[in-house]
Amino acid sequence: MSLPLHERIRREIEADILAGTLPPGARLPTELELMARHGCARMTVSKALSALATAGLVDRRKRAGSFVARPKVHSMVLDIPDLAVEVERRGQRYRYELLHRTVRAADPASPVEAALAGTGELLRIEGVHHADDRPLAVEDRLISLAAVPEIRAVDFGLISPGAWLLGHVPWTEAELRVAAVAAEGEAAARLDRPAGTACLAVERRTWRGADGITWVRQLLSGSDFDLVASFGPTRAG
Amino acid sequence: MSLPLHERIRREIEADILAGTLPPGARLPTELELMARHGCARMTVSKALSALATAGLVDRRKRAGSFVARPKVHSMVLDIPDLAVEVERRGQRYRYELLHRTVRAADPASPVEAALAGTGELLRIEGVHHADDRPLAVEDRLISLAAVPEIRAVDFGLISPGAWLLGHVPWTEAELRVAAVAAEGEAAARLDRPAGTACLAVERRTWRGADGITWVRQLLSGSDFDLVASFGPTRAG
DNA sequence: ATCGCCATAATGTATAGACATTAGTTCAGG
DNA sequence: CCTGAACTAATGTCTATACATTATGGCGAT
Repeated sequence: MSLPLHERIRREIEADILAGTLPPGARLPTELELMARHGCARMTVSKALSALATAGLVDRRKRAGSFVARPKVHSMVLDIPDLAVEVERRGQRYRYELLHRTVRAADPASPVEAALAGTGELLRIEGVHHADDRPLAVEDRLISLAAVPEIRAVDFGLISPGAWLLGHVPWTEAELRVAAVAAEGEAAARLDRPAGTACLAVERRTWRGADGITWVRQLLSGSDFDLVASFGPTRAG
Repeated sequence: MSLPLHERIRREIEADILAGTLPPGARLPTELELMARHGCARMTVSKALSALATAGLVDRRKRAGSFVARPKVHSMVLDIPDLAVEVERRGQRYRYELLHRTVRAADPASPVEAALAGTGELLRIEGVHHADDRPLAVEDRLISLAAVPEIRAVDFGLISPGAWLLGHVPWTEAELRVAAVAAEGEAAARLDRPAGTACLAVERRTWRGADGITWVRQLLSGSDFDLVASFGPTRAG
C-alpha cells in the first residue's frame, strides 16, 4: 500500500459513507481530529475532504464542520429521479399506488437478479405513479434486501420506493437505459392509454460501491414526460 | 473579484483552453513558470492544475509537464455520441444520407435559433442515418457558423455532421432531452416504418463555454436503439 | 421572548520549504 | 547502432505555519 496518505484517508471516509457507518447528514470528524488520528498535517486531511466534497459525497460548512451529503437530487444526472418531485413541481398532486409486494430469493438463472443480489433475498414491488389521479407511469422494481435491510419495514402506501430509496440510500453508480416502446395489454390498461401508445421505457440499476441496490423498469406514459440531462465540467462551487 | 488565487489561475487556463488558444495536446507552462508569472507559491498553481486535471481538461505527466487533454470521448455521458461508431460496432455498414443543406441567418423569433447563434448565420442540415441501408434515424441539425466557421467546407456526403463535430469541436456543456413519440407522415416514411411506430425523439444542444455550437433533433427508429447512460463518482485515476 | 452583536470554532486560502517519484535525455560502453 | 546507466526536470506528496472567512451559538439589551 503505497497510496498517498490523503488518498488513504479519503478512501477510509468514503468507505464509511458507502457502508452506512456514516449515514447521510452525519457530521464527520473535524480536520483537527483527523490530523490527530492520522498524525499528519492539516493540509493533508483537508485535501482528502476537499476531494470528497468535489465528488459530492460530503458538504463542508465553515464553522459547522463537514457532513455526509444527503443523497443529492442527482445533481447533473438524468432528470427523472423522483417522479413525485417532478409532479409536484408542476402543481399536480402525486400519489403512488402499490400493486404487489413480495419477498423472495433472487433467481440465479436471471442475470438481472443474480447481478443485483447474488442468491440473497429480493423485495419485488410493482406500482403505479399518478398525477392528479391520472396514471403517469407503471413501475416494476427489485431491491436487494441484503443491501437495504431497513426497507422491509417501509409502508409503500405512503411513499414510493424510489422516493424512499433516494432519501435513505446514497448510490455511487447508476446505469440507465432508455427506449421507446408501444404500450400493450396490461401496461396500457394501467396507464389508461390505448394500446400502441408510444411510451418511454426506462430501466435503471444502481449500486453502492460493488453492491447492487435496486433495479427498476418504468414505463412512462406517452408524451407526458421528457427526460432531460445536462452535462458539463464538474464545477466546484 | 475576490476569487481565490488558485481559482483565478484555474479559470485563466480554462479560458485559454476553451477559446482554443491552447489547443488539445499543447503543453502548458510548468508550475515554476506559472508561479513566477503570478508571483505565488507552487502549491497554489498546483492546486489550479490539479483541479483542471480532475475535471479532465488537462493531463499531467511527471518530468514532461501538463498538457491540454485531447477531446475525450466524453466517457460517462449519454451514449449516442456518434451513430456511426455504434452501427459499426454492431458489424453493420454505416451510411449518412444528406437531404438538405442550407445557410441562412438565425431567426430571432425562434428561441432555439436565437439561443444558438444570436442573429448570426446558421447551417441547417437534414439527413438520414442508415445501417446496412436500412434507415435508422432522421436528423435535423442547426450549427452556428460563428462558432464553427470551418464547417462550411465540409462535404457531408462523406461524413455525418455529428461525427465531424465530435472530432473537431470540443464541447463543454450539453443538454439532452429524450421523449417517446409516434412516427408520423414524412418522418415515418423516411424511416421506412408504419405511421404510429414508437420512436425515440432526442434533442440535444451543445455549447463551448458560453457559445452555442449545435442543436440537433433526431428521431431514432423504433426499437432499434437504446440509449444508455452510466454515472459514477468522478474517479481521479 | 426577540433582536442584534460578538466571540469562536471550524473550514478556506496561501506560503516556503523538503523530499519522493517518475520519465525524458544524454552519454558511455558495448 | 543499440543498450543501459546516470542525470535531471518536472510533477506528487507532505509539513508547519499564518491569516482570512464565515456561520453558529450564546449573551446581552431591548
